[in-house]
Amino acid sequence: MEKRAYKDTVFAELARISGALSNPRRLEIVDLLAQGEKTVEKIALETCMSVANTSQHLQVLKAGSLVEIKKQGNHIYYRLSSDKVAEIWKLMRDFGTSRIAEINRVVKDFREQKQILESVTIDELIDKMEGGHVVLLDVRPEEEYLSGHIARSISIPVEQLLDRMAELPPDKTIIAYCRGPFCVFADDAVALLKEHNYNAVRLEEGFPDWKLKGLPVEMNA
Amino acid sequence: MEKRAYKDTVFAELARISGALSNPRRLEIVDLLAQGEKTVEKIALETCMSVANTSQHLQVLKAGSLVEIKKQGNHIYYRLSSDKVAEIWKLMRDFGTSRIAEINRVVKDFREQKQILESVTIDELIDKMEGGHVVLLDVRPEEEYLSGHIARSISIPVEQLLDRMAELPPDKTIIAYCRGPFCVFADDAVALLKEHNYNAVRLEEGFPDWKLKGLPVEMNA
DNA sequence: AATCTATTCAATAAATTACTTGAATAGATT
DNA sequence: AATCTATTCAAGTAATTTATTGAATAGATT
Repeated sequence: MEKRAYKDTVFAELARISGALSNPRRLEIVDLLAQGEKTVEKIALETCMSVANTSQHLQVLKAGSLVEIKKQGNHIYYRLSSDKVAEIWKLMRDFGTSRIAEINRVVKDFREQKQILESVTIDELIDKMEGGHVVLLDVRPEEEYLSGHIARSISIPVEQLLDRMAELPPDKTIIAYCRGPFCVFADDAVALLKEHNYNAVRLEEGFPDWKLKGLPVEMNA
Repeated sequence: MEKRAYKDTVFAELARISGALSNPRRLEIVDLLAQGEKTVEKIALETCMSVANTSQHLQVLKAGSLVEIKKQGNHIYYRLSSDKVAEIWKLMRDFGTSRIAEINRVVKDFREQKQILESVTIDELIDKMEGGHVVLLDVRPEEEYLSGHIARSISIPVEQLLDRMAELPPDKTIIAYCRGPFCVFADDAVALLKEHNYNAVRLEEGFPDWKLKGLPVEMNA
């Protein structure tokens, strides 16, 4: 094989990976699967896509080796094929957040409309946790908490928060976290908590970011 | 703005980044620009593309904020907009190398045909360098060496190597490096050196990988 | 001012991609 | 064995992407 054909082959293969990530819907799927494995139907539901369309996108991700499957009972569970995928996604996400002004603008506007004016980063949080005056609240759906969560966090999915708010200590700062910077669960939770006079702040990043940093987590399987 | 529209906007913006990387030719351009800035014509030449086509690909990369330009004299120089881009590319490249068997197969076949049966990684090299019995040889084009190279490496572009081989000490191991794992300059150099009874090995990674690791480099502007 | 040069733009054709709809399949469950 | 269910496949359409060619532009250089 000569040089040009060699390079063409190698770069074409690599483009299968980036090609798999080149679509907004598939990025959203990757972001979602970073929380843990999910069935096709669940993914379709979360991303507001038809099941057939979701399935096709998943095939593309699988062809690019970004996801793999596990058959269980009547379902097929899709999951990221390695932490490297979450890492690539995070790097791209952070690059976009720092370089594409439009992304920051949209995020800022969206949060302002919910009166969410501040957030705390993981690095800032670690300092605050020393004092012991914060509670880490996981507001993702329960199955995601069960699949893996920040060590010593407690789980109240955002849609149950109103009913279960009494479980939270009123004298501590509540740090609500969810899937990541573009997930709105924590925004909604913080807005609700504030309405009820809690001192609440959202964590800027999500569980996958915490895990990628090698910080303490509790995982199930 | 409601939740779905918000997510659609954010992920669409982010897909501009991965979309820019989703094409084999553009990946090759990124790999090339990781060596340093280059004019459109140079990029076209190196990637065997027409200038017009190269220009269009560069527009896509620019729209995704992956590259930026500098006008100088009659030329426009393109460069990566940040080290983050090289980092994303490296992560994707490593993921592909570890996950896509076809890539490894093609690389292995190509090198075998040149009798290149071994290579040394950066981590392995660092151990070897302790003894002082190795020479680091940069076989990329001179302008890339000038733009930035591994500290204490010497420059002999591969196409001059036959003429200038006397500059190399015959009693030391020559570690030849180039642009990265898919670059063939180091393979060609090692093959040539071995023919002339040098003890030569290629570095698996390239200059950008060395630089990303924070290892000592000498940069020009 | 005229010319030259590097780069971009515009128009086109061919190929690929995304989504929809409805049917097919393969594995459980009854 | 028949049925049910989750997922994939297939066909079709509209939209997007890629590469080619040749013209346009903007900035140097003469």
